[in-house]
Amino acid sequence: MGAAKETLGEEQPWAEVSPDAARRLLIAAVEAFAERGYHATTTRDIAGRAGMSPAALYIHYKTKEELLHRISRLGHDKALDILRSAADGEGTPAERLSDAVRSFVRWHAGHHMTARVVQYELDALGAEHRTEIVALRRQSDAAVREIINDGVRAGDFDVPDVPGTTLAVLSLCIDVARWFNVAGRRTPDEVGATYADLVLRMVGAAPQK
Amino acid sequence: MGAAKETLGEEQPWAEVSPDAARRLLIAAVEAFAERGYHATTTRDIAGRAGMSPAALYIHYKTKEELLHRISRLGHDKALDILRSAADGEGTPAERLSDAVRSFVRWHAGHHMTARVVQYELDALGAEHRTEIVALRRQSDAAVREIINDGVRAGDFDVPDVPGTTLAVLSLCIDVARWFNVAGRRTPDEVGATYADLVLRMVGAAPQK
DNA sequence: CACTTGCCTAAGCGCTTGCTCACCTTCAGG
DNA sequence: CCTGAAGGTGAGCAAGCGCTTAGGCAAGTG
Repeated sequence: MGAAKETLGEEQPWAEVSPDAARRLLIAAVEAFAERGYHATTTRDIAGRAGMSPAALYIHYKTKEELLHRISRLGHDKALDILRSAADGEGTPAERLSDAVRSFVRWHAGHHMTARVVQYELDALGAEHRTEIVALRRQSDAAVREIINDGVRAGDFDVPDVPGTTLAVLSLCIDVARWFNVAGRRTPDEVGATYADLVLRMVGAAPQK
Repeated sequence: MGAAKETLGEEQPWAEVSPDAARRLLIAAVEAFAERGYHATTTRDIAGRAGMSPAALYIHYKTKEELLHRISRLGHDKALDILRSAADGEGTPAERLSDAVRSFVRWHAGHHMTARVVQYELDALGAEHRTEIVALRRQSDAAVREIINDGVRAGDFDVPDVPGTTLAVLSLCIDVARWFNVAGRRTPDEVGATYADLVLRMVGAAPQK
C-alpha cells in the first residue's frame, strides 16, 4: 500500500511546496485522499504516511481542509496552465484542440491520484475556497471553448452546440482520473492519443494525418 | 434543502422498496449521499430527513453501508437494464448505440442524485458488496462493446480501438451524473440527444437523419 | 555561555460518530 | 380483553475524530 510513488517522468513533483516536511505531508495527503476520499481520511492517517505524529500536521497546515485546498489549488493551476498554453499555441484549431486534449489527458492519467482529488473532492472544500476553485474551472472551460469556437469560425469544425460540446470534451478528459489504473494496459501517452482522436471526431474535424 | 424530490415523469421511484418507512429512509439516504458523499453523511442526518429518530434506521437496515449497497445495487440493475435492452433491440448498430446512449444519459441526468451515488461512491462499499457491483459494471461494459463490435463488423463504424472507445463512451455518459444540474439550461432529453450524436461521431458512423 | 527559533512528540480534550438497548405505542387475531 | 408482532423512541455507550497544549531537542546567534 502506497508502495509506488507518483513520480512520473524526471522532474520532482510538488517541488513548489516547502519545507520538505510540508511537502511530505502534502504527498501523503494526496495518496490518502485519492484512495479513500477526503472525509474517510483521518489526520492520523496522513501524518502516519508521512512518518510523523498527528500533531506535526498542524505545524505546517492550519486545518485538514487547508491541505485539501493547497492540493486543489496547485492541481487546478497546473491543469489550467496545460489548457491555456494549448489554446494560445500555434497551429490550426484542430492541432491546438488535439494538443490540449492529449496533454490534459496525459496529466490526468499520469497524475491520476492528484487529479482524482482535484476533480472529485471539490465539495469537501469550504465555501470560500470552493468559489475560488470554481473560478479556475470556468477559465479551463473558456480555454477549450475558445479553441472550438476558432475551429467553427474557420470552418474546420462542425459543432451544432458549442457549450455542450465543450462540456462533453472536458467531462470526457476529467473522468480519466476516475478510471485510470497504473496496473492497466494503457500508458498515459496512449490514452492521450486515443482521446485526442476521439475529440477531433466529436467536433467533426477532418481526420488528421 | 431537500425541497424538490427526484420524481421525474409519472411513475413512483423506488416502488420496489417496502415497507414505506424503509423507502423513505432510502430516498433520504440517496439525497444525503448525493449532496455530501457517503462518508460525510451521518445516520442522524438520514433519519432526520426521513422524519425519524436515529434508531429507526436500524430497524430497516443493519448498517449504514447496507443502505448504500441497496441503493447501489438497485441503481446498477436499472442502468444495466437500460443498456441491455438497447443492445438486444432491433435496428442497425448505429440506431442501437444511439438508443443506448440516449436512454443511459437521460437516466443519469434525470436521476442524477441516484446516479451520483451509484457511480461515485463505489469505494465506500465493503469488499464483498464492491465485487458484486463491479461484476454488474463489467456487464454494462460488455453490452456497449457488443453494439460497437456489431457496428465494426457490419462496416458501419470506424473504430481503431474497440475496448478503448467503449470505455470512453461509458465514461462520457457516466460523468453526466457529476455535472448535471436541475437548475441548468439543459433537460435530460436534450443532453441525451446531444450525447447520442457525439457518440455516433466518435465511432465514425454516418450522420443520422 | 544563555537565548531564541524551528520542528517535532506525547498526551489528551471536547465532541461526534455508528450503533444498541430498554421501553413505548398501535393494531390484528383469538 | 389479552397477546404478540411490527415499528417506533430517548438515552447513551465505546470508539474515533479534528485539533490543542506543554514541553523536548538541535541548530544558529549574541
